Amino acid sequence: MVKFDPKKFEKKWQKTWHENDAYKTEETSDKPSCYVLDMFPYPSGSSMHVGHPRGYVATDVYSRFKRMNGFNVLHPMGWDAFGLPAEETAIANKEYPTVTVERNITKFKTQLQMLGLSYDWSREINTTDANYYAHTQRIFLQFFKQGLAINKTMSVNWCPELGTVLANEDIVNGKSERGGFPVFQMPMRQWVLAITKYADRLVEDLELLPEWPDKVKNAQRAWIGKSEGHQFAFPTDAGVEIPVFTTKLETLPGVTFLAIAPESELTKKLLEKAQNATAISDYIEASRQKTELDRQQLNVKTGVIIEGVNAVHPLTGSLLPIVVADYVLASYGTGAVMAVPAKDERDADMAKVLSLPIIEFAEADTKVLGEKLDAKSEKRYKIRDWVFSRQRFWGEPFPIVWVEGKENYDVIAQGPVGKWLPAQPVSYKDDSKEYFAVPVIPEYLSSMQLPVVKSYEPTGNIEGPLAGIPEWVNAFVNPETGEVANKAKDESWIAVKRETNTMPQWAGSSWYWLRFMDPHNNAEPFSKEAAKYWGAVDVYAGADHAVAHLIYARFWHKVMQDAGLVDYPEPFKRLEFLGYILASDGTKISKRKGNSRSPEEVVDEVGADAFRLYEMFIGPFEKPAPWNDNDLTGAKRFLERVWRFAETTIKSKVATSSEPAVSALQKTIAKVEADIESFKFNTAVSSLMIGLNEMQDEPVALPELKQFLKLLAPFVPHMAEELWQMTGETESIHQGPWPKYDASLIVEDNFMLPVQINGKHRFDIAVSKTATEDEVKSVLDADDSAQKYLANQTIKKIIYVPGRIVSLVI
RNA sequence: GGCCGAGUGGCGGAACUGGUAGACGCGCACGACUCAAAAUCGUGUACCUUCGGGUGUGAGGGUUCGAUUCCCUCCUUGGCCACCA
Repeated sequence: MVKFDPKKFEKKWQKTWHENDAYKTEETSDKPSCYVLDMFPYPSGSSMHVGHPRGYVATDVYSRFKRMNGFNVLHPMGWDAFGLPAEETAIANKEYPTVTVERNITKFKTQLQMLGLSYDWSREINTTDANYYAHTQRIFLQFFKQGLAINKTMSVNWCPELGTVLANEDIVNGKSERGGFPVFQMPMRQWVLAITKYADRLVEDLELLPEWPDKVKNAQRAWIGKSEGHQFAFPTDAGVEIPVFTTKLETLPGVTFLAIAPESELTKKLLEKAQNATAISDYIEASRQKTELDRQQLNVKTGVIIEGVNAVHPLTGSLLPIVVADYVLASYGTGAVMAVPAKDERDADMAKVLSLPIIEFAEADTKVLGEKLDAKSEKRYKIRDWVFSRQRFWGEPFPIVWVEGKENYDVIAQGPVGKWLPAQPVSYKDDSKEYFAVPVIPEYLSSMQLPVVKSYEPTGNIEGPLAGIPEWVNAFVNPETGEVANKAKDESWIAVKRETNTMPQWAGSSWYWLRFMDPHNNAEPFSKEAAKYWGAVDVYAGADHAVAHLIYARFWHKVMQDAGLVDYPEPFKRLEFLGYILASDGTKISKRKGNSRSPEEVVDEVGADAFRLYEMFIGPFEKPAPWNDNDLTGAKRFLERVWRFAETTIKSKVATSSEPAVSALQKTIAKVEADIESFKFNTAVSSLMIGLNEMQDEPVALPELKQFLKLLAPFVPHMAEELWQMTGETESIHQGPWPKYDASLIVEDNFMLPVQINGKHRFDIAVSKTATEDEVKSVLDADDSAQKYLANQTIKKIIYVPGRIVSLVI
């Protein structure tokens, strides 16, 4: 007997698989395709803890299972390494971001490989690699060309601590998602992606995703927040009109005042006419100083009435006060609301604070009002256009340079750059000059690579750190060719300034699944053929990113679809969210608390296979589960039993397995394959244990043992391979095929039909699963325990479900 | 406040479209092996019991021959979103 010693064979098989390219995805294949994708990690911290591998092991089990079932499986891994997490770590370590990123990737990769995960490492990608982000820049050019990437001044979330603006999706509970810093509303000029133009499609196409959890679809609908209503304007006695948007036009008779956002342009206009301009200015300034958190969480409404200006009620002609109040959002609707305090709680709060009237009223007819007021039906969305620029160093540079003057822009437009220009030029005015955004076309993107700089820390101004580097900022464009260079090669070249903001972390992850399909393509982000062959990701597993990443990725996919790069509307067919592994005390694993062990330690103690098996057995995949060292030992103990069973079986040279053994095996096949398919790994493992329990004391021949090993292979690939070779096989067990389930081999011995009397289970009787009701009755008549209950009783009713139950009412 | 989800032994959890609640594992107890311990193997393990049986899936009610599963009310708890007019 050879002792079960995973250290002896786990490293060996990892090496062999690596040398044989065992998990390299076939480029062309007759097999059906299956794309199994993990949400790729950002290597910000220094290493993984014991909770991280859960998702990676699950997708590995699934991928191995699919490969054995004859699929050409794409199962890649890469690194989402641009953006705040990596940059903040680098700043904290006082080192260059590339150094941090490289070290963390190495560490992470070693830890993943230690687990025997079957990634095709030849497809590894890194979003900070110039070979990758050149394609992110190319895809941005598609947005630009289609008029979806625009540069505009709007009220945005400014985070002074991080020195950058943030998208709404980056704000959690009024603070920055990264670091939990305060965030302020400020009007600033920013790059914005027009996701609102896709809002309807993003809602409608959720119908195409039956394999997405409803809660994600609901969360996305809520985030997009489509509402339909009417827009019309209130006249004022100051000659300025105040446009409002309402979803309840019928409440117009109840309007007692108008409320406008402090940041709104309208407020500035009205300020000039106000008698209490100072008070209003003070209020605007006070609002500006408030953080998002304060605005949201202080439930006390504040506002100032504009004195000397009144709105006119369109139905009654009565004069309505106008209030500047920061409960009104500048960035939604018109930045002004008609307040109906009798119907709306927020308006009521405001009315009480300022002692404004609250009137009861009869609702009016929407249709009549709509015609009378010339109120147009409008759709509005909670989702904002995506603020896409960051005033940070560690991100993709925009493939954009700025040229001064329309004349110059027109000259450039004559050349090859012309076909990348949007119908509406992107421009801004600064003093008396006007600047135009000019794309750097794909052929010359190498001139837009992130430079190596002395200092990359955030500067806190809206130009970002790149603005301090003249060699980055100052450039020339050749209008004939579109080439961009730091020196003009002749007089025809036009001076330009490179864009100094960078893209957010979300950029690289908004299309990476497509790059995995064709990772070495230099000419384009990915080929149409590759995208067509693989199609949408079959299973996408990872943490719950219900709104941000999954909305951005769907948006980019649709834009790429419209650009003709992909020909299907949704990127991810099926989503599987992962529950976190908690520390043994039920709290979150945290490095600071030191309440968890390292994967290295666990692998060293019980081996990678036992670790994998334990993480699959720990509980339902989507639910959080606390780590338990005893249960880990249980997983190891099971593998030791499998090992002994296999050795005994090989030695025994039994010619034919017993009927119960064959039957047990068949049941296990059916259960394991159904459970893996539906990501119920915990019950799959449990059925493997049951299978072993039922087989280990029976005579088992080699073919049945080998089938059982195949069922184990996705979970414990090293041990399954080792035992497989011990049976005399020379090819890898992971090539399959998966055992074929044969229902006819299952024997149901001693089926006992449960008998219920008046709803209570009393005893069982031996009848066949297919017995007729009369047969059941005659068995009952002869059965002693039955007679105990039934003697001298009349059976009023009998319900018989063959193979299930018989229920008697007496 | 809104939208989801969850509450089952000492613990993690299982239970198909309503059909034997507690699979599987851990822990615990006893036994075998051992000088002894560990490891391993075997047996038992929801609770109460006068040994007939009774009670049990957060609480209370309902539908049903039958409810962890469906419906109503409530309690506890987790997640996500929260001034969007």
